[in-house]
Amino acid sequence: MSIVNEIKLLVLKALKELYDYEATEAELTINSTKPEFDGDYTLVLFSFVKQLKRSPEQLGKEIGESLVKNDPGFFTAYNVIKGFLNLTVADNYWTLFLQGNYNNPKFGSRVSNGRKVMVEYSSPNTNKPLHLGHLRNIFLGWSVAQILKESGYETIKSCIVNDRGIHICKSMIAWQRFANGATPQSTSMKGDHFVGEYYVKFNDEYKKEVEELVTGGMKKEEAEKEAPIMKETQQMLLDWEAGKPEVIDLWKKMNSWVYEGFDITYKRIGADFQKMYYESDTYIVGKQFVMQGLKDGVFFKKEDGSVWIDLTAEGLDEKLVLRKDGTSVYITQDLGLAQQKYDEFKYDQSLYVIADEQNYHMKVLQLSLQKLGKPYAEGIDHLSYGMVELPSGRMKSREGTVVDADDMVDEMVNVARNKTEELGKVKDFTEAELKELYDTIALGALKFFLLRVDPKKRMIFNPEESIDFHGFTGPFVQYTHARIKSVLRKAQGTSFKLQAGSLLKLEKDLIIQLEQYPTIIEQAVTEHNPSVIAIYVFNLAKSFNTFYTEHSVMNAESEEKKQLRLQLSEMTANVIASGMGLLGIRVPERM
RNA sequence: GGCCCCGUAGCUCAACUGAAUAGAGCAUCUGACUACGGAUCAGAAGGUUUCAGGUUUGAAUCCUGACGGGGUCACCA
Repeated sequence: MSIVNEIKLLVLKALKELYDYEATEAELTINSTKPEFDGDYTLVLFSFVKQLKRSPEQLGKEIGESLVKNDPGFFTAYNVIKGFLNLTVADNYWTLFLQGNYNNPKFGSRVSNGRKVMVEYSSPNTNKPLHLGHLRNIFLGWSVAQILKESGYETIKSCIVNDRGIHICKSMIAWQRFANGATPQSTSMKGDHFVGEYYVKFNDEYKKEVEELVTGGMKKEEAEKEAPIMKETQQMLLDWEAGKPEVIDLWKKMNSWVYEGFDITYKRIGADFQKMYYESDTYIVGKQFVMQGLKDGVFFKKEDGSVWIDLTAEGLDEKLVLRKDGTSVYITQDLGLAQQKYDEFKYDQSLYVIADEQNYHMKVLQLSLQKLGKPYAEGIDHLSYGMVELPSGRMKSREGTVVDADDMVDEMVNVARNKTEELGKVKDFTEAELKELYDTIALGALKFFLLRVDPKKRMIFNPEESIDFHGFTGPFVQYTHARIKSVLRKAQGTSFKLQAGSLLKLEKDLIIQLEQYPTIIEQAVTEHNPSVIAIYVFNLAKSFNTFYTEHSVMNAESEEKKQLRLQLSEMTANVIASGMGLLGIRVPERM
């Protein structure tokens, strides 16, 4: 149990004894005491003033008095300022806490709770490489899954690959027209980048053809439909649906190139999945699903043959779920996929990591499933995150302003290498060790940068200013870890058994922060929000650095202090490593 | 236009979900390596929380309105 909860229970007891007042935990507000006041934790008194008909000062005095008297081993002092009761917790409590947890690398993690949650993330299209927006999605999804896992959930990471549709045919057509049989191998390009180039070529050609038609006197909207390359593409989509062998072969070939490319990127950035779904499969399941819904009378058919769901009663519109020609739309496959996921995994909760531009779509999906009476609809939860934008606005692939994921990682690795060489602290590392270190630092910087912001908010990335290694960053936290490890290496062989009597302010501040780690993880779980962990870990590292410059560990004033500070150092290193681990970030022993 | 989200230091972000004098990082300025790792630390400066009302002992936070930005309302995915 966290200390805040312990304090709450003691306060409840005191309220009962003093005033015969039965309060609930929710009524109590316990905050960390502001640094300018004495105390560790603060009870806000205003909410009781009315019920108990006493002034805040009087309440504070009576409750404070009672708490210190009843539990002198727990609270050692109190003071009341305005409506705030500041409580000081015994040093002994904190040192015991430290003693009991300092060498537990699993501090903060929980045992299984028997609940199963699916996390769907990444979900790329197979016509172009991953970009910075995908990285936010991937890091978020992976991290949230990891946080849930460490908190006792069974997690299944899944990915839906958008491998069919008109956009895929576009790069296929462009390849047929312009490639002359070129392959990733023949051009020594990464497969996803190779295919992405043909997607760009398609758009260039399409634009050219539309312009030509417009110059020839055609209206723009008409030209957009009539451009020969677009007509060809639409025909290809029909051929694909009909299963025409040449088209299917080309489709398989080009997708396999893309997958090879994705695999390299996923591996490099540490993304993994237990289950892959492909839209080319799920769209069929989706159609069957819709037919069933039609039979059950939840969906209805219009005269032209298209199938709809009526969500007007729920405050939304009528929504198309199947085209008049019987082909599926976006929502069709998502309906089928939800069913498929549940059939296979019987999840309690199904989390979709998808950008907030699809909020409406996800609402429709959940409502539709509820209307169909699917019990698993309640477990569906949209982890809606804001888009990554450039200072100039949204990234536009057509305008070539997307920040490519692989380029981004490469660039960060370069910065990491330059900085490391400049500092020259790891000259004895082997090539392999150096390479690993650069990856650790580069990905640490990138992941931290994308995860430190509240997922719900959109964020701005300025490519001109490369990601910093100072201040509120991954490398700052990694550096703190490496520095602690350096001290601990010097202390190897000493036992950390002794207890220290009293605590200095900076020592106590650190322990208090360490004690909060499990509470922070809980918050991250309920909010599906890794940023609270990033912020916490940064603050912890900062507190350690402050402590470290002020007080010597190895040359402490006494043997007791040395032992205490070694424990403090070890636990800080453990919690940093653990917290960063929840973000998918490794921490080096040296850097 | 309907619905949804957002507006906090020059910039990028916090604020424990309504509490004390709104906090960090970057950038700017000043200091600290003969002390366990300077990718560090200490300090300065920087704010009418877009604006106007309201609720409350207390509002960046809740309500109403205005202004500004974004998203979405496709037989695209």
